[in-house]
Amino acid sequence: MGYALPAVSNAAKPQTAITPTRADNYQDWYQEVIKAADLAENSDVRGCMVIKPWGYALWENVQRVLDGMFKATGHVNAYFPLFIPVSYLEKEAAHVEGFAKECAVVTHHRLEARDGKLVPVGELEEPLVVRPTSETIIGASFAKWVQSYRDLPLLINQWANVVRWEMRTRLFLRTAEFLWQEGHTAHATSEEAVEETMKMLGVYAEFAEKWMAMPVIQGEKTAGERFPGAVTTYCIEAMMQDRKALQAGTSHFLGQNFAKASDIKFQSDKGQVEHAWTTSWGVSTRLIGGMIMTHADDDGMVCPPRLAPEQVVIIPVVQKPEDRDRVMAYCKALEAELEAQTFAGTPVRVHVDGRDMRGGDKAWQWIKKGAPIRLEIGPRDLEKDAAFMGRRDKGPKEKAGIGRAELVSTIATILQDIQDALYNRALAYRTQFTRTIDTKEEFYAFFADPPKKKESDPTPIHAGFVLAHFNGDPALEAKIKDDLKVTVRCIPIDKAIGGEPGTCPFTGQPSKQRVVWAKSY
RNA sequence: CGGGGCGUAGCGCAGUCUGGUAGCGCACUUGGUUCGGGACCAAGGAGUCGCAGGUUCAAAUCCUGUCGCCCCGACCA
Repeated sequence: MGYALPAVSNAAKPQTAITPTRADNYQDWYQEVIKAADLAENSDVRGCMVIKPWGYALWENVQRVLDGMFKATGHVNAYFPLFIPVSYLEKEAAHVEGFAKECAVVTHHRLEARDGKLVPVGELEEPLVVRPTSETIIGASFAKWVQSYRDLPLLINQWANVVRWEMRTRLFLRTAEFLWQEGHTAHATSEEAVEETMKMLGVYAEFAEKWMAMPVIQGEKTAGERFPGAVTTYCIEAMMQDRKALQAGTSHFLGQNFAKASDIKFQSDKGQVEHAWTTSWGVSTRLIGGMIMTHADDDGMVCPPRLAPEQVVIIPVVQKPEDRDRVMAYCKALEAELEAQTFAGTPVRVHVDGRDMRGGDKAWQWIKKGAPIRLEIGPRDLEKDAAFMGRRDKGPKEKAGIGRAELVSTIATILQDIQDALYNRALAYRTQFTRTIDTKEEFYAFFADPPKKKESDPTPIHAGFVLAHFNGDPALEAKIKDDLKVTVRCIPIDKAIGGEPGTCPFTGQPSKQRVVWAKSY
């Protein structure tokens, strides 16, 4: 990796592994972190990304932990088709409206060579849509599976890829194809379905905070932001380092809308035939984008220890060839000792980087990849039975010696300490840029962008979150979106955030509680 | 799809206005010197200048078209 300085260099500025920095150009910084950390790259297919091993390993850890949480709450996995008959999608009016514009459609089933080119032939009688989400195709199965109240609740999850033909894409945050999980459940009563919706929202919030070290606000979406076809949509919202909000997960109470569309009916214990009540909920590879924008810094990625593909990287420092074998042997032995330790329910993930390269280069590669702990071990450490440790939550030069015995016995504590430090830093950041505002003037002033000199200048860092009262009028929300590109991210569930009833600063009308306003991804 | 920016060696870029036959930094290879660490010296390999046409004795450079990427907007997990 090169460290060529930009054309306009600033001598006072410390050298960083990533250029531009977050402050210089946030969007470019984001792309550069992904590249420098080897997380993903753009593919030749427009809008689609290649997730590289380091990025995919993060996703695998997300999957493993979430899957465990889903199982623990009584869900089971299944798999449904990638292709959805167009007629299925047509069944729910709002759903059609929401997704029709971004569907990839399969119309043919064969290719023929003509003039050296392959052309599609064999037109399908009914076109198939590549799933943008699976409510309708899963609903068709549910309709067959459910006859009696004894068949309920039905608690299903699937891990899958989906396609949404987006106009504009960004690695991890919005790609034409992405990986996700979608939970789909059916219940006998509205209450039970609502309870499920909230339970899974809670699972997402817990995962985000405990595992990703990403503080989130749980809340309900306004009508304008609701999932197409849902009765209510709940979400977790996180603040990124450009202070924009990222919707990191959603949980929908679908009422009987999809049950009616897909004919999911059951006979109740009183002998009545009723439509079931359904929910759906999902998180996607967007979470990786959230992790990057929450924790990464001007030296690259910072992986939260609990999800890091490698939690400890051991870098043997060998100056003389004759030292090589014993240093490597020591590193291997330490690796085995550390791997015998447990952190967050799994053996500590340790990697010995024995590549024949300069130690400094190796160290910087792992800094850019965001490995939580680096251990640099040379002949002198062997004599002291110790290692030189660098923590990714601290500066690259802040390294300190630590005895082997202490290191091994406290490794889990250290990893958790880094995990906590990342969470606390992110929470402090969110707190610092969250304001409670009670007048329209202050609200508009807060969100006003400084003027750009040129069209091509980078977008300035945004203002942050505002907690303000709101009368709930969709037209008012639309007006504010128009004026400032600011929307209601959610109506927070937590009373400590939502506060007491008050007055809407835009209309003077009564407001039940404060809502979270921000610019968003 | 509209506005702006940009495609030149693996990466980052200069050269384009004012056509003259391609360069810099990092990375890579080799040799040497260093050695608790994003080293130094020397030599070297690597580019049909996004693609396709056109103008010209001559095109990275001018003209036309086209593809792709990034930013801003509309739309969205």
